[in-house]
Amino acid sequence: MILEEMIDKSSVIPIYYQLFKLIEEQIRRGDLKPGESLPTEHEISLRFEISRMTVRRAIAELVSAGMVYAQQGRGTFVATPKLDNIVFELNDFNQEIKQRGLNYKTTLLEAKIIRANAELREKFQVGEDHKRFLYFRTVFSAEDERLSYEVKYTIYSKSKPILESELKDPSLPGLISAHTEHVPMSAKKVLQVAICTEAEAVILGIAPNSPVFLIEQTIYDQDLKPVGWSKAVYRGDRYKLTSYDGWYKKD
Amino acid sequence: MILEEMIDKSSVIPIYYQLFKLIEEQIRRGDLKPGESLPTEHEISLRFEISRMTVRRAIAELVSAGMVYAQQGRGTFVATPKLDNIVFELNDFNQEIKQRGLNYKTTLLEAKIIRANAELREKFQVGEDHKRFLYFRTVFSAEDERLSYEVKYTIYSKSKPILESELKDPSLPGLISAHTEHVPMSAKKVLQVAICTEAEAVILGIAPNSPVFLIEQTIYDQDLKPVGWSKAVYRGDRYKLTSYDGWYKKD
DNA sequence: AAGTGGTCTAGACCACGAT
DNA sequence: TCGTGGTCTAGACCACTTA
Repeated sequence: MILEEMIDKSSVIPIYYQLFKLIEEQIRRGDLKPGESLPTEHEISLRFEISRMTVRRAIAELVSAGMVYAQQGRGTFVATPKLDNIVFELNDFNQEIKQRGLNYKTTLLEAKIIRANAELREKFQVGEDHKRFLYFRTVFSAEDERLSYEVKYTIYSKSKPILESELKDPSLPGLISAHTEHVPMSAKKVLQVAICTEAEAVILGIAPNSPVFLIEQTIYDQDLKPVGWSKAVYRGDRYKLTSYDGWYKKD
Repeated sequence: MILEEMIDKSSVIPIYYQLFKLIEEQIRRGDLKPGESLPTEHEISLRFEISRMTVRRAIAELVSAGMVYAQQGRGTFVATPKLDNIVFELNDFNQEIKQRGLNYKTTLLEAKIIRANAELREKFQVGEDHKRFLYFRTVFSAEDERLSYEVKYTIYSKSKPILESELKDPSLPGLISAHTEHVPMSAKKVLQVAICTEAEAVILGIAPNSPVFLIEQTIYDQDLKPVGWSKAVYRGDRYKLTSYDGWYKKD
């Protein structure tokens, strides 16, 4: 019999959450197999003597977890785990290092105002009248080992010319917030593999022609106007991306 | 005045969705700025003459979109876009190619039963008594250009020895489902950069020492027991990963 | 026509934060 | 103490699928 366990209505744990966990366990254990249907919402509400809205809340959690799918007029069914997605989730390439408690720092190699050129005008979608950009070069290192090198550009705002400020937030969105009036709203990143240039090899202290990650980033404001652009090189022997798919436990 | 627009209660579009879109627009336009508070749920329900539960449904959508956050006893506030996440989402490395309508195919180079060795026993966490594994080598190509090369292993089940079957689903989870009794439930993938080997360069038809993506994948069953393992090489000059962060429009 | 999930209501009580 | 969001109820009507 499906759903034999009980629910404690007087518990501080919400009923919908208890029910969610209960069904989740049945699916994980294989008592409910992919393609099989759950009891109807009405049946579940009678079975546990709870409101149908509470049942729906629990099922909504299962749906958003990708474990079941609902079809109007037909029923609710256990989904098949999708394992062919490649969703590389790394809450910041460097966050892992920070979490390990290692010593790390971002070093500012250079910061200056530069003249616009055709490439920058094209990337920032500005006309001939736009003359200047801010230019930064930074290196990120941990335990005195250089790990990545990044070149960043932002559009230049006269009103906030505080170029010599501390690099409290050396990220591209941080630089934009600190040095321009623009508000970063969205970002696009493209990751590729490459062979590092000679200059990059020297800066990072790696062998010439080493493989590296190359991440180009564009930051947009609320009107989808580009307000920042950067190109970063990450040591291929120190970085990797990990992806977990399917119904792994995350308790 | 915030939330001047109207809601059409007789529309086929759900009220909660209309309200969600309405608030979302106000945030995107900057009428509601990060850190500012939304009207209380009670106020919104009075303002539009709708139930508080319907208001909560709309706000729940905003929360899951990461645009607002709620604090019990305090209120609901507009969030600050988080742009320093790196979430490379590519629903299958090859899906893009398929969607473009190009000709593509997966070619089976080799499929055989092999003896266990120490490395395989270690990867699959099995003892000395486990003697055999299935072994596959495949190449993925589009428009007659070879794009990736993959070596796959699964544990061997006597009951399903259909080795000569068609490769309808050449993915690792697909091979496991077709040739073993195990049910793929979760997957772990690790992406790294590397320089291709000579053999890989020949197979993919690229220059020696080219940079490539290297993806190692492990598939687990419901007991988190490894049931499949693969190592794939993707041409660095043909693949890239893209990530979109923040409050970009997706209408 | 019957049964399913999708939406919505008008209340209720609670835990929590601010005052 | 008061106002906030969090949970829950017992209904209602609807759109959709299936028989």
